[in-house]
Amino acid sequence: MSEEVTAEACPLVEVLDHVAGKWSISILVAAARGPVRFTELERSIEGISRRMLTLNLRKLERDGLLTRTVHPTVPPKVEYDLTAMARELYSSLTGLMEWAERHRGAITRARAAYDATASAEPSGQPSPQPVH
Amino acid sequence: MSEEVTAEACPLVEVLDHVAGKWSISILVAAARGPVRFTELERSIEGISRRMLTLNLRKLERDGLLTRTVHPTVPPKVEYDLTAMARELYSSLTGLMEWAERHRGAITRARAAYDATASAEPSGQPSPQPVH
DNA sequence: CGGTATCCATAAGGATACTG
DNA sequence: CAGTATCCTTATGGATACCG
Repeated sequence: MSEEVTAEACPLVEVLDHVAGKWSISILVAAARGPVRFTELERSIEGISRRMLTLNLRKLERDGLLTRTVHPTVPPKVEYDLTAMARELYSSLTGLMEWAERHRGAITRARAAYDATASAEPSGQPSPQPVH
Repeated sequence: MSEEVTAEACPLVEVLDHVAGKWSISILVAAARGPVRFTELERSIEGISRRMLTLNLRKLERDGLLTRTVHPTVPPKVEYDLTAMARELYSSLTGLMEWAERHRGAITRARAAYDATASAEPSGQPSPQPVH
């Protein structure tokens, strides 16, 4: 019975592996507006480095979530777009977004409460600095 | 217009941050069967180290996704369970699981195709060893 | 323009001995 | 039983120079 737990979680773990990492989702969202060029992505995803953008684009392309079209012009023009599969994924993610929005406040409060009791227990007074 | 992309992805990135990492989902799945003890979790999640289990349990508890109940007996007995919020999350994840199952084959094929062309391009013959 | 290559810092994760 | 502490290895990510 025990191993079934792992088995049950497996497809989920799989999908999250494709989509995990700091940037994949942002890239998917950014690329969802139709064909987008490399530099557009670089600009629209705040804080991403060129290296990470490239790495994640390749990963998503490899998983069949993104198409990469090279126009052999000079200067080169490369366009990325979501595949049908990725668009489906994107709409599944909507449920998650709704969950996040519904519970965002609750999570923040839960953390505050947790940090408060955690830092209050060891000493007499609760230490003012948040754990992290 | 560009910054809106980040804003749009943000709640999603947030939720995935809570749930990201190699183990969180497996823990959530394992803990979903009602109150579960530490050692049960350790056994049912194959490959997890004690350290990682503890770290992830604390993180999930802090986010308000898991309750931790200590029975002050000897030997100690600690039980973990999902909160209502986490159960909701869990059902939202169902959509993702379905997506993963529908497209699992397609993803595998996409990868194989990608790896094939990628290793075929540089040399004349496609190298037999898969990239990774 | 659209990347690669390189170097470096930090974080995540594993193994496992020890403890109340 | 349910952890914590410690040590170590690997993976992730950032900055940026360089190239076709």
